[in-house]
Amino acid sequence: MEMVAVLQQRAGGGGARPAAATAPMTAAASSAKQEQEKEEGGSADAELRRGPWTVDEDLTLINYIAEHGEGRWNALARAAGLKRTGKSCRLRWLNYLRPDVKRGDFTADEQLLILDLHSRWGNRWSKIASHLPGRTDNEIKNYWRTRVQKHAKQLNCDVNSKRFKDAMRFLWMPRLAERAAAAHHSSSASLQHQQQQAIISGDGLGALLPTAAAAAGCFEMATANAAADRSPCSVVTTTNSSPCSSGTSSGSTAATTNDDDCWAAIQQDHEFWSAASNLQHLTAGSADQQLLYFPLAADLPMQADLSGWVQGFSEGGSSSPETHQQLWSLDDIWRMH
DNA sequence: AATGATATCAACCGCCGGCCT
DNA sequence: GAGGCCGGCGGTTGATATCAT
Repeated sequence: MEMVAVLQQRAGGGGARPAAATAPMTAAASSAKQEQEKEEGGSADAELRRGPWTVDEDLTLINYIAEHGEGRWNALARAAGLKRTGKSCRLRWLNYLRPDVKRGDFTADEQLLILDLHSRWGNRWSKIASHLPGRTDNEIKNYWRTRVQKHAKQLNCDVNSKRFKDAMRFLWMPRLAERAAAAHHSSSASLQHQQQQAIISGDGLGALLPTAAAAAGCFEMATANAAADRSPCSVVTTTNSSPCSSGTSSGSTAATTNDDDCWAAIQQDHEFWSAASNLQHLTAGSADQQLLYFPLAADLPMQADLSGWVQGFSEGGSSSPETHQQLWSLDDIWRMH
C-alpha cells in the first residue's frame, strides 16, 4: 500500500476515532493559518508552522526518516525542509507516524496494565507507556484524564483518594480482568496454552503480555520483583501479539473491551455503591481493623494485595467464567475476612 | 434541525536534565 | 563552572465529533 493511502486511511479512513479528530488540518484551514502566519511574519518563529500536520508534511517527515533515520530533531526538521520545530517533528513521529504505533481503543489487558502501573508510578506516563508496546505516553495520558478521571468524578471522589483506588482495585480491575479473560477464552486454545506456558516458565512473557493471563503474570512478577525494585513488566519488548489488539483498526471486536462498559456494569451493580462506601468506612480504621475487616484493603503494597486477586485468576488458567465470578464477586470479598 | 454539553485526542507549552563548548 | 542547545516529560489547550435536549 502506498504511503499516501496509509496516511489517508489513518487520517480517517476507518478507525474508531472520529475522522476529523485525527485528520490533518483541512486545506482551507491550513492555508488560512499559513496566511495568518505570513501576516505575522518577520521573526524566525513566525516562519514555523504550528497546528495540525498536513499529509504532505507527514510524508516529508516519513520519507526523510526512512532515508536518514532519526537524529537530532531540530537538524532533522531543517534538513527535511519542514517548517516545524524539532520538538513538533519528534512529537508527530513518536505519537502518530511511527510504524509500530498502535491505534484504537485500549484492550482490557492494556487498561489493566495502565491501572496497575499508575497505582505504582503515578503520572509517569512515559514509563508506563514503555510497558505497553505501541502505545504512546500521550495516549495513555489522555486515557487517564478522560476515562479514569471521569469515573472518579462519577464516584464523586478524587482520583487519588483511597476510596477511588480501592474501587479501582477491587471492582474495576477485576471486572476488566474478567472481561479480558472472557475475550481470550474465545481465542485459540493453542495460543492460550502458549500463554500459560510462558507465564509458568516466565519466558516470553513480553511477547505474550497483551493478554489477561499475561497481565496476571505481570502482577505476580510485580510481587516477586518488588523488593528488587525491578519493573514487573520490564521484559515487555514486543508488539501486537494479542489477538484482540493486533492491527491498527479500532479493535472493536468481541475480543476488545470498553472500560465504560465495565464501569457501567459496576455502577449498575447495586452492591457497588454500598461496597464503595464500605471500603471507605472499613479502611478508615486502624491498621489492625483494616486487616481484620478487609485485609486486602489494608495498607499493604499495591502489588501485594492485587497480586492475590489476579494470581487466583492466573492460576485458574483457562478456568470457566463461573470461576472468575467466584473470584471477583463482592460476596467473596466480604467472605474473606 | 438547532444548540449546548461533553468526550476525545492531537498538538503545544514550560520545565528540567543531560550534553557540549 | 557557565551558558546554550536539545530532547524528554508531564500538564494543558483547542478543535472537532458525538451526545443530549
